[in-house]
Amino acid sequence: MPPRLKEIAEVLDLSVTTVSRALAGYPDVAEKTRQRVVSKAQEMGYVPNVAAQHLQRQKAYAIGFIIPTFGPRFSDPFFSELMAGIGNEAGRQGYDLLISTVPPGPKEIEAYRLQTYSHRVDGMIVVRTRHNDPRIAFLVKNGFPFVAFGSCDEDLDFPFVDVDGEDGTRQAVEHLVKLGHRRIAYLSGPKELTFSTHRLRGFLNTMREKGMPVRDEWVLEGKLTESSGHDLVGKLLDSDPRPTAVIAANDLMAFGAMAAVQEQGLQIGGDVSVAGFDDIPLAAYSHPALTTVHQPIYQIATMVTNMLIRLLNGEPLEERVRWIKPRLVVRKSTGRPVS
Amino acid sequence: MPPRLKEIAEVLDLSVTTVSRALAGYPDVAEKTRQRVVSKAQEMGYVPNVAAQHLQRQKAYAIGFIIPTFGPRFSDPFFSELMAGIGNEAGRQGYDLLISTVPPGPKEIEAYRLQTYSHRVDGMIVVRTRHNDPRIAFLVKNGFPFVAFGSCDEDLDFPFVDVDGEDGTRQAVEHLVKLGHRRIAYLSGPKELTFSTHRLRGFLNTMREKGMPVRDEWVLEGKLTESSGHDLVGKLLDSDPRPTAVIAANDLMAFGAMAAVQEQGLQIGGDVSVAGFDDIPLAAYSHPALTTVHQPIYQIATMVTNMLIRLLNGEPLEERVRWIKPRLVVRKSTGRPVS
DNA sequence: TTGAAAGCGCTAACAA
DNA sequence: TTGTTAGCGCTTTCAA
Repeated sequence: MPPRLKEIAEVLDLSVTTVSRALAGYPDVAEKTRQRVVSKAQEMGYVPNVAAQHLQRQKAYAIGFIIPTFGPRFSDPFFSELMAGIGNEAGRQGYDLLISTVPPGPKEIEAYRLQTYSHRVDGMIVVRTRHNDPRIAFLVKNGFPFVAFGSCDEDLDFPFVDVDGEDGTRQAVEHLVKLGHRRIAYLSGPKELTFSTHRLRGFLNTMREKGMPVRDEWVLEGKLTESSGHDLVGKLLDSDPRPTAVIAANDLMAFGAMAAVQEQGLQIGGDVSVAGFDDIPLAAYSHPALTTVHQPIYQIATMVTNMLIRLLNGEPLEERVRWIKPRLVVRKSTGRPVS
Repeated sequence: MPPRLKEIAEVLDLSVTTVSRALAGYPDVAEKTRQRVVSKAQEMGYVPNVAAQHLQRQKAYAIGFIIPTFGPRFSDPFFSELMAGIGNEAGRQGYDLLISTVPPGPKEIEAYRLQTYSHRVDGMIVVRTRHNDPRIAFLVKNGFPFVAFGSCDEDLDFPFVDVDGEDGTRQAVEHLVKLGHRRIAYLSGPKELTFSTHRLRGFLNTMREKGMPVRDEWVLEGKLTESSGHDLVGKLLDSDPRPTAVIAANDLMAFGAMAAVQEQGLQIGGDVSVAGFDDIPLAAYSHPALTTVHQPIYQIATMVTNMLIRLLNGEPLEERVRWIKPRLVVRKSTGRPVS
């Protein structure tokens, strides 16, 4: 297999120290020696043993990302895009990405403890922040470097990037109200997620400001999956009068909602308008194409990763907290109410 | 931060060796000592430094997974499910999962070389195998442990799990033929992917056997994305007579195809039937719900990971090669041809 | 400009 | 049953 420093040193009749320093580009190595070393290392296909480097430097050059999965049939385009962003940016900057999949619950903090205490990773990325988030409490308490995608309503000081979900949902409500809707239902995500609260607040506040009635039975809590959107809306349609529009807290639930509406032979955008949140690529290709609030997931992932790496490199953060303004993308799933 | 072995040893007035052995459960430690050590370690929150373990044991307890991404807007439910399966199974067995995202091309092998030669991971998982796959050639040549999701037509001996794509596509064709379709188009994936060839072969062979005409202009190569399915089918619909059915090599392209059909005011399942391959969760919630060939991605991911870990543990593999039979799931996107 | 030596935290052969 | 010692492969003082 690949050579170790020792072998390169032997071949060149140098000490391991010199080879190491030459490769690291230290200035106290004769230029000629440096060249000999570098080219020989290249020739022999040298790749450093990271475990040894890691042990010596006390730094793993790796970041951890624990995905809060739920069922086994976990399939959310949101996460694949997030991961691509994190992975690409981390890789570009020479960091590895360590992924674990652990459902929220008691084993979650244990996973964080293992990743951090074992020195497996130098920093972590936390997504889908929750109220009184135990992960954030843990990391803050231990002074472990991390950056979150998602804010926290509690008074904790930590770096994060978040999308203004209240504003995004406000745009959706205003759009529907302008189209003439008055009976608007809302499909929230799990209440414990911070973004669910924000988006819900955007809905409630805007409805109130516009003088729209909010019926409690029309504000439902789902699981952010297609099936939960589907089932919730299936029931919703039985009410009389039924809502003329449904806003879902994410696109997956919006798709489920559309399916439920269509199953009843109703027209999306006519009988019932549907709007989502995320703007995953599929939103442009559903039938009808989904009106939804766009958030730049890939860029956010890149940004979060970048902030974390700056932190790890001991560089200062220009902004510890960044709020992204989302924007509504109007497509075909919303229109004037028929009735 | 967390204690090291040395500190535990000092506190208990034992040697580091004894503490290490007690924690590892070696039998040559007095039961009483073992208990003292274990409970003190627990109490002090001991977590081993993996870099040190790794260096000593010459084993990383990590597996590598390099995702062949394409654009930045990478968002494929197929991969998130795959990753969940790999991640969960690896985690269950005490292995870390190291993810990189590298597009196919010259930098890809370099990424493999770094992961393997640096001893970052003990084994790798390869997905979306290609013809003359350089990744497989590299790993085989170096004798590096890996398991692939996807076979290889070349004569290379390596462990893999694959889905019988020829059979899956055959089922789709037979289903359409039975419904009365004769003018069937096919949207292939990139030709360099092994599974594309298999699925295409299933299409061509079955069409021939059934005595169906195959028009070359109706066999198109796409990129496995919604947009490519959309654009390809957009053009296809101009031909006269136009196809009454389209089979896509994956669900994402099938969604794009449906969107293109619907944009022209045509009826899916009536004017044009559409079938996919994968059966991602969204397939059940598209409008209309997508007829598609189901492959158990999560289980396959689990299986592949399991095989790899057996390999890494030096255990024998019952079967080095496993072929999974897919099955067609008939939903609403296919029906009798109208014209 | 180079090399010898120590040490990162752990495991394992060997001795006591 | 426990401790001493060496060493995994690398980086980094310190001395030459």
